[in-house]
Amino acid sequence: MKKNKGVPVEQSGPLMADVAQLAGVAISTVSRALANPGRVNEKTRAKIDAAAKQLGYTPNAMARGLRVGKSNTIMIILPGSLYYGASQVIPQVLQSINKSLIKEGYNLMIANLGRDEASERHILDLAFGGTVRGAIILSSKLPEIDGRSLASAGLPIVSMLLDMSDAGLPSVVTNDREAMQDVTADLIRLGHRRFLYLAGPEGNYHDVERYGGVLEALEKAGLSESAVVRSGGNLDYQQGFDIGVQAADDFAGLADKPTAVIATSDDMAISFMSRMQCMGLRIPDDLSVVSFDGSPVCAFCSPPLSTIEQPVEEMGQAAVALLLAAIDRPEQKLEMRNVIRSRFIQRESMAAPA
Amino acid sequence: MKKNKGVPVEQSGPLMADVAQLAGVAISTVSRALANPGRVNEKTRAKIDAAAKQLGYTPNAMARGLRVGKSNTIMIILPGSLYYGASQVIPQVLQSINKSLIKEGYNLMIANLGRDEASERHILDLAFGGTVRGAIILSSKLPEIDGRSLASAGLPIVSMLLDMSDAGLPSVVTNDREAMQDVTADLIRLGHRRFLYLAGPEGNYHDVERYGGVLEALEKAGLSESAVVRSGGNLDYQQGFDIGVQAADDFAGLADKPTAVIATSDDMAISFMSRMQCMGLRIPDDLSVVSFDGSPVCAFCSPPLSTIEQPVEEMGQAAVALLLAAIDRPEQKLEMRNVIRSRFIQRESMAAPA
DNA sequence: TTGTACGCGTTATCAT
DNA sequence: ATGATAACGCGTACAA
Repeated sequence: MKKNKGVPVEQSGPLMADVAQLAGVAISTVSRALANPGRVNEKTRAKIDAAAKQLGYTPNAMARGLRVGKSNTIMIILPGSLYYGASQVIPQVLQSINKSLIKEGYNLMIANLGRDEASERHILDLAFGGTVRGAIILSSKLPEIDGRSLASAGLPIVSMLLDMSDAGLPSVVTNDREAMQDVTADLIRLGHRRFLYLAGPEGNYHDVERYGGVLEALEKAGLSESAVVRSGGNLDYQQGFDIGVQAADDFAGLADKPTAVIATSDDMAISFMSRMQCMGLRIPDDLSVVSFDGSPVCAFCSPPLSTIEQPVEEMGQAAVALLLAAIDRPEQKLEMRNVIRSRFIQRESMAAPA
Repeated sequence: MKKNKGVPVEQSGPLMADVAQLAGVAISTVSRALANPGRVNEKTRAKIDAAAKQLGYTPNAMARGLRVGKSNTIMIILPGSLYYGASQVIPQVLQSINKSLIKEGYNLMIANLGRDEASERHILDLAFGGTVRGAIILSSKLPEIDGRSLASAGLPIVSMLLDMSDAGLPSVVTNDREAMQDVTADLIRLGHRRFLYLAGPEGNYHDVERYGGVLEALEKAGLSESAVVRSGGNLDYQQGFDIGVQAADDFAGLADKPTAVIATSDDMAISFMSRMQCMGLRIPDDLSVVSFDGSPVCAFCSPPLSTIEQPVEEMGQAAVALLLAAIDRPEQKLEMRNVIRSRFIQRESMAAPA
C-alpha cells in the first residue's frame, strides 16, 4: 500500500488505508473508530481494532496535527545557564511535568533560552511554526526578536518557579518570601543578630522575594536593615558553587562577622560551608547556615544542611494543569498567582550563636 | 488569506500563500526561495525575504514534515528513575545534546522510560507515529510491547553512557573499566589491600565494566578477588543516596574492615562518607573514598571527594554526531563503540591507609 | 527561472 | 452507521 509516485518513500509503516482495507471498511470509518469509538458499530470497531493491532498500526502524528491545526507538544523553556539557582531541581521538574503531560496525551519538547539570538529564534520558530501548543517557562525573559515575540504567539504560556503574573503569565511559585521570613525569624529567635545573605542574580523575582522576606523578619524583630550583608548578586550566569566560594572571601573581609548565613540556593550554601570549614570555622557552632531548594544532597552534608524544600513535583503538576486549562478553555480566566507552600527541613547546620 | 470553509480556524499565522501574494510570485517560488535560495533569482528572492519578514512568516513544521516524510525532532530516552547512578549528569547531558541538535536544525523531545507499559507505549508511539526521526537512549532496555519494538522502528538509535553495541546500537561511552582499574591500582599503590565496592544495579553495563576494572587491578597486583566486598547492587530504582546509606550499614557489619571504598556514583559515595563520619571514622585517615561521575558538588564535600569525571559534554556531542550521521548516510557503517576518555580528579578523600 | 498541479496521512463534512 | 471527498500547508516533478 505504498503509492510511490516519483517521490522517494521513507521507511513508513502501515497507513490508515491499510487498516481499512484489512478490516474491509472505509478509511474514514477507521478514523472514527480510533478517535470516537462510541460513534461506530460495536462489531466493526472490533474488526478495525484487530486489523490495526495485527498490522501494528500507529497514527501519524504530523498528519493529524496538520489536519486538526493543533500539535500535541508542549515546550519547556529552561534558562540557558542551568547551574544558577534552581538548577538542582531541573531533573525533577522535567520528570514531573513530563509525567503529567503524557497522562493527558501530550509530549514534552525542550528549549534552552540563552543570551544568544539563535536560541531565541529557535524558540520562536517552535511557537510560530505550530510545533508546540503551549509553553512552560522557567526563565524570566520572554524571547523576542524580529518583531516576533513569544508573548504574542497566541500560545498559552505558564510560568513556573518565577512569578510572571505582572507580564500576564499565570504562574506557579512557592511561598519564597514567607518561607524566608519564617526561617529568618527562627534564626533571630535563636539569638542571631548579624546575617550574611547569599544572593542569586540581583533584582530577579527570587532575589526580591527572598531578600524581602529576610528584611521583613528583621523589621518585625525590631532589627535594622543593616543587620544583613549581601553577597553574590552581581554574578550572573555562574554556577551556584562559585557564588558560595566568592561569598566566603567576602565573609573573610568583614569586620563585624555575621553569625548566620542565609543562602538562596543549596549549591552556594554547600560551597560556602566548605570554604568556611577550611578557614577553621565550625558549623553550626561559629556560624549557622540555611539555604533554599531542598536538594537531596543536603541531608548528607557535614553538617546536614537546613534547607527550604521547593515542592517541585506539585509545582510541575500545577503548571501542567494550568496550561492544559488554558488550552482547553481559553475563555476561562485563570488564577494568575498559584502558590504551593514549601517545607522547611531543619537540620544540624543551624543553632544558637556561641 | 484564511480560507474558512466550515472548519473552525485556529489562531494560525501567515501562510506561504500570503507571502507569495505579497511578493507577487507563485507559492512554489516562495518555497524554493526559502529552502534553496540558490535556485531562485536574486531579485525575487529579496522580494520574498522582505515579504516574509514583513508578515512575520514562519513555516509550518508539521506541514513540511508531512510533505517530506521526515520529522526534525530527536528524542532522548531517559531512565525512569532519574536518581540512580548517572543522574547527576542529566542536566548537562540535555543541555549539551540540545545545543548540538539545534545547530543542525533539530529539536529535542524528552521521553522517560519507566517500568510501566504506558511509558513504553508513549515512546513507541513517538517512534512509529513519525514524530521523531531518531533517538538517543540512556537506558539499557529498549521499549517493546504489542509486537512493536523500538529496535525495529526503522529509526536510527544511538546509546549513550551504556555500551549497547551488542544490541546493535552505536554507543558513546567513557572508559569505565580502564578508569576503575587505574584508580584501584592507585589505591593499591598507596597500600590498600581490602576494598569495599558500592554497586549500582547488578549486572548492568556500568556494574560489569567498573567492577571488572577493579578485579583486573587486583589481579595485576597479585591480590585475590576476595580482597573486595560488594555492597548495593540489588537495589534497583533507588536514589544513589540510599545505596550509600545501606552500604554504611553493611560496612559496620564487616569483621575485616576495608580501608578503601570505590563507589560507582557520586551520590552513593557522598551519603556513605556522611554516615561513616557519623560513626566516627575519619576520611581519608581511616578510610579512603573514590567515586564515579564528576559532579561539581564533590569539590565541596568534606573532605573533597576524588571522582572520575565523565566527559558529558563531549559524549553528548559525539552522540549527536553519530546519530546525525546515521540519519544522513544510512548506508555508511558506524563505529559501534565510541570511547571518550574520562578524567580522574584526585582530591583529599584518598590517602595511604593508617 | 518561474508557475501548475498533485500528494504527504489524517480528520471533518456531507450525503447515503 | 458508514462511505466518498475535500481540505490542512507545504515541497517537488513537470511543464512553460
